[in-house]
Amino acid sequence: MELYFYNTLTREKEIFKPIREKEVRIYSCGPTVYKDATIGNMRTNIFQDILRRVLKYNGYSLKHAMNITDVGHLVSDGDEGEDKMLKSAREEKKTPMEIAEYYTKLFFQDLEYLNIETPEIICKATDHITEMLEYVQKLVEKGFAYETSTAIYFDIAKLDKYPILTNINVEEQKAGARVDIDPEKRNPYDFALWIKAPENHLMKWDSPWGPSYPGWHIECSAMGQKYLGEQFDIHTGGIDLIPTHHENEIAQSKGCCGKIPANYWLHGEYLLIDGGKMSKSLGNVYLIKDIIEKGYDPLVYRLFSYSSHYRNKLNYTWDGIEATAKSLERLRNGYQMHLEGKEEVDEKQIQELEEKFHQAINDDLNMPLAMGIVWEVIKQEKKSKKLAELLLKFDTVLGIKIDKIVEKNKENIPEEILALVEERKQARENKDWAKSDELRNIIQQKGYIIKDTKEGTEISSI
RNA sequence: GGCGACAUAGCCAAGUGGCUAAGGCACGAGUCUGCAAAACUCUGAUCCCCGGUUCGAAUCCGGGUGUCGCCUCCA
Repeated sequence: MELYFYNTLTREKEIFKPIREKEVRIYSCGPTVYKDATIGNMRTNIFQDILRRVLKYNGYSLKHAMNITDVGHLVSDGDEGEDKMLKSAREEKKTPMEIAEYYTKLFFQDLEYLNIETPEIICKATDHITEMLEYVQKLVEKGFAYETSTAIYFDIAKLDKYPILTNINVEEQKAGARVDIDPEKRNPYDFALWIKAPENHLMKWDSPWGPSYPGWHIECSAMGQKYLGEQFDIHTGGIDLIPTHHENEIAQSKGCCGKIPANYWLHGEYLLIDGGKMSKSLGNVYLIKDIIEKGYDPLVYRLFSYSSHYRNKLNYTWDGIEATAKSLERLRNGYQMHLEGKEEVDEKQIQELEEKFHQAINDDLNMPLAMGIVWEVIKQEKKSKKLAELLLKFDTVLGIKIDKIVEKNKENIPEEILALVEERKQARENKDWAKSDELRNIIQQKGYIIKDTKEGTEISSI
């Protein structure tokens, strides 16, 4: 079946054709490990994971590299301000290394919570200083870079076209309000490849230009080339990376080897919070941890992200999470019902459902549409093990652990409550409904909810 | 100022020229249950406005209105 992706490079939905027949090479811009990853960051990671899983569903093997930025990302995405790592280190009174380790660990913790597969290759910027330095030297030799008193800059005027991902005219923008900090730059859009370190800079390495450190964009170019070659299949990231980071990566790659590094560029849209942007000043920056602390399975967030297409904005609300939590419960419940089902289902029908699902995910990862098919399977009147198997197959893409059995009554219920529950049980056996209801009220006031099911009484905290 | 996205039922959202406009959540009705909860079944929209193209438009074109994002911290 044909697989389609929307390519930012061409602004069109295209049929996907990998360079190698069976193996797809992907580079994803990973986290800058200087602070907690937000649910917004995680939306992008989920999108990238869906991409992986859909490619696998289509029979491809993967070589997926993701970087960990632990140096060079300045407070501004441009060339101004302090290094993010150093700023965090100063604020938290730790070394940059400690900061990086701490937040890297948290990042992978979040990936695990969200059932996101770890890419085949994880590469840290600070482990690849040599490769980056070589890359910069090559750009200097080829005349695409020049030195100033503070840095080595990429000279965009040497390119046939810049930018290529955005429709802006650099010449016109020049006249705009942008105040340039470095008057030695030939063009305001020239960006730093390598930065000369000030006297007391914590992270610096020897180079032909003295103690210095890499710019933000060079790491992805250097590591991508090292692990995936000069040209690979797919490059992914958040939509905000388009105008600066990815544009500059392309510039570097064109300068270094005359090629755009990837054939397909896929970008995930933003997550909005209550209809607006997420920002610290509004106090609406949420982490996966926050969702868990409110008592939700983190996979609720994963499922929530399927409510909108990855190229559309998704509006995060706690109501939305609550609604999705119910959906997840029903999906898992529906799966169990099929698993226990004994009815026969037409093989042809199963094939049709599978095909519809496959078509949806192959249409530029249309997860909202795919979920519609999942529900169609769940709601089949005939309950069959074969449909359960089909759902499990779908879950290799969904990753919501549809076969997970949520155990009730697992939490520790205080003795006091258990005694009340026992007392109510007696009352119910005596058909003393008034007393039974009264006890239920008391238990609820003490913070526990009672549900009578076929298997007995369930107790859970509110 | 420049660039871009979006506008479909109470809420989220798919659909990009043609059968009855997917699906989820909520609401309502019902089945079940001592009741309640859960579960299950059923129920809802002439697609922001105006004009145009067409036998036919939510879907294409033009204009308007509105919301939002980026260019300045951010996936």
